[in-house]
Amino acid sequence: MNIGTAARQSGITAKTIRYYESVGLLPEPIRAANGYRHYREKDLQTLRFIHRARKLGFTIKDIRDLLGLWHDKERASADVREVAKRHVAEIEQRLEEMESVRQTLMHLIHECHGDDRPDCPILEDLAGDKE
Amino acid sequence: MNIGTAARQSGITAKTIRYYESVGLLPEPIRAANGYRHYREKDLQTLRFIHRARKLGFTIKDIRDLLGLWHDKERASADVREVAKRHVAEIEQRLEEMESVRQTLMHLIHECHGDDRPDCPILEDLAGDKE
DNA sequence: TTTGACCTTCCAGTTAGGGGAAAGGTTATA
DNA sequence: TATAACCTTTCCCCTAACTGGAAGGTCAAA
Repeated sequence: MNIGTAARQSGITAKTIRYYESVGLLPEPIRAANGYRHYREKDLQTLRFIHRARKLGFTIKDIRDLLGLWHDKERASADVREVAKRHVAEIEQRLEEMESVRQTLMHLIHECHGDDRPDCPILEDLAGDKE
Repeated sequence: MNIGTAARQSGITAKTIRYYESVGLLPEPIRAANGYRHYREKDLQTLRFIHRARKLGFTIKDIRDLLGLWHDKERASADVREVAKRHVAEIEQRLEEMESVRQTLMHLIHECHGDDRPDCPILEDLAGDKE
């Protein structure tokens, strides 16, 4: 199977597959006589694994670890759990920060009458007029 | 006031101030005889404005617009409100996506016994064994 | 044979800066 | 006066995770 087919079957673009290979997330595939990359079913499984992990927001570095744990039959589920828990903790921190920003902005937007008069509490807040 | 002082007073590093200047967010400041950038109180106000806007997650491009509206005495508050509302909408979309990912991960982590046995539903889900 | 779809490599751009080099300016102290 | 300590300048490279595009080789069908 050529890279285009592997791309369609995995949901990752050909461009991105080459990128993953370049950063060492994927092993170098065997090549056909014409130089084309050749993929097998096993490679597709890896690509799908990566695709799912990316959709869950894991970084390339995390995925490198997860792939290692996946291929290691002696792996401990505790290790995987740690990677996932760390990731969730990061997500939760970002969620909190973003929620706080959202609150501030919602408040300012609510205060801003939003017509064609020039007064705008949003700008006033950014300018720090009150300090 | 030199760049280091301006940096301390505004909360933006000297490096970043130069960066903002390079991307046209800040005008080129006047220079002292020795070539050092020279900042005045007015510049500090702009720097503080930018600092606050960045903390609220506005992009450089957004801030460019906001600075323009801030300096335009004829500006309509509706324009500022639009920028803020668009930004909030983006934040809310990212919040939803991240919350959904968090739910999925929490579920998987909960299912994973997390001891030294190798079975791990997290990896099984990523591998897509059920499909 | 010629199109069109596919593949190859390489280079550059994206965000919002950070790190660090090499050089020069300023100030305090010995 | 010399030297240290600290400031500033420009310059280029690095980050994450790709995406876009250029220039060129390959293959199957009409």
